[in-house]
This record gives sequence, C-alpha cells and structure tokens, in this order.
Amino acid sequence: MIKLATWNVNSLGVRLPQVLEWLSLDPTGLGESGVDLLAIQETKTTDDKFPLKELESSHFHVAFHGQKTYNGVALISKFPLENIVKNIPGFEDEMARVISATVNGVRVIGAYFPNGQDPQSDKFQYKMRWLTALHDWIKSELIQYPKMILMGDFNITFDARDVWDPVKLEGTIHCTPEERAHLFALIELGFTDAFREFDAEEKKYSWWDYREFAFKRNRGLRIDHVLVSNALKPELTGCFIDKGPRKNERPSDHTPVVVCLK
DNA sequence: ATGCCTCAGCTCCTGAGA
Repeated sequence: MIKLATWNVNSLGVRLPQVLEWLSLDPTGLGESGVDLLAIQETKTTDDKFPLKELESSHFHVAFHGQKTYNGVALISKFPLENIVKNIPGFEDEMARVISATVNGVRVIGAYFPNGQDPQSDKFQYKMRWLTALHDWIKSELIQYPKMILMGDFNITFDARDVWDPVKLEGTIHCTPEERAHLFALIELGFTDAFREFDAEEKKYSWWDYREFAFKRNRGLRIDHVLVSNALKPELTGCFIDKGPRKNERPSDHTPVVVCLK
C-alpha cells in the first residue's frame, strides 16, 4: 500500500517538529508505516532556509519551491522525486504555489490555491486567472501523465456538506459559484474527489479558524482535497482526514488529508 | 466588530490568511 497526504502547515519554520513527528506515525492505523509522500503548503520560507538537512537526515527526498513570508510548497517523499516542476509553466506568477514530481510512475502535483480574500477583490480576480491557467495546464499534463494526483489546499468547498454554516457562508469566499465552477471543471478533466468516495458525511472539515474555539465547536470548512485521475482510480483504496495534528499545541489551522493506493 | 487567532517581518504594529 502507498500512502500520500496533503497538509497546509502554516509555516514550516514553526511546524517542522510536528511534520517530522506526524511522518513517523501511521495515520491510517492500517499498516506499520507512515505516509510515503507528503505535500505541504504555506511553508512561508525561502529555499535557502528550507530545512533540507533535517528532512534528508530522516531519509526523505524533498522538492521545494518557496518565497519570503507567504505561500511556499514542498514534497517530502520516501521515494525519489523525478522530473520536478515548479509552478504552472507559461503562467507568470511571483507566488510559489505549485510543485510537481513523478513518484513510482504517478505524477503528483501539490498546490496551494489562491485564497481570493473577497469575491469583490483583485485577489479574487487573480484566483480566477490562476484557476483557469491550472485547468489548461492540467488538461495537457494528463495526456503525458494519465496517472495523476492533484492535491493540496484548494481554498474551495465542493458543496454545502463542506461548510459548517452553508446558509450564513453562501456566496462568501471558498463558497462562491465561480470558485466551484472552476473546481468542477477540474473534476470534469477526469478526476475523483477521493474523500467522497469513502465518506459522505457532512461536517467533515480540513480547516478550522483559530478564533472563537472553531475547532472545538467544529466550525470548519473542507477546502483541502485529493483529486485522483481516472487512470489511477482503480488503485484508490481509502481517503480520510486526520484531525490529530489539529489537536497539537500550536497547531496549523489545517489538518492532513491522507489517501491510500494499492 | 474592517474583531476574535496566528504568523512573518523593514517586529511592539500591519497585512494576510480563510
């Protein structure tokens, strides 16, 4: 069994000990080993400050694409990472949001989708442009790499089940029809929302606000996703959200989503 | 209540996150 995961760590500088600890655990409880590949987002660190030694001394292969203060993505893998690509080729972007690599014949894309801030803002327009560029790029990548996993912090909910108060939050950021149209366009390229293959329950979230005891009250959103391509879907055996790390001292506001392949 | 909490940084406040 191969286990992969995505986790927005909200600063790798702060969260590295938690990441290393989590990587040593078996979040599935199904086997003896921890995840084989973890995609992280919001490392918030430049490449010269990436904790390469700490991760390599734990025998991980890494690929990273960072910047100062914001964004930043990385792949941490037990297997060698081949054909590493940073960001969306051809799409001019100062923000470090995407990192891709091939692992054991599977193309893995880890992404930190733009937040968008407010549907009326310039940042929302950037989010729309970025989503269009991602879609067009993924469409062509699928031809070269039919077995693909696109995972990360999507900053978009699929539907009301992913939202703690879908009435109150209708039309707000992460919940707009425009964002969801882009998400479904990605699905239409030939992907499955891995989590919903195994869990149809409402109120299962991957992010909770730091404020107002949101985690304790389960006021969250499911915005971290794992999309598995049609060619890879026959190998999909499980997917779940591990709430464990959200209970840590000084937690990230996001928690990992784990996917299992044959 | 353009806040509440957390993080980075041109750090004792501000911008951004979601």
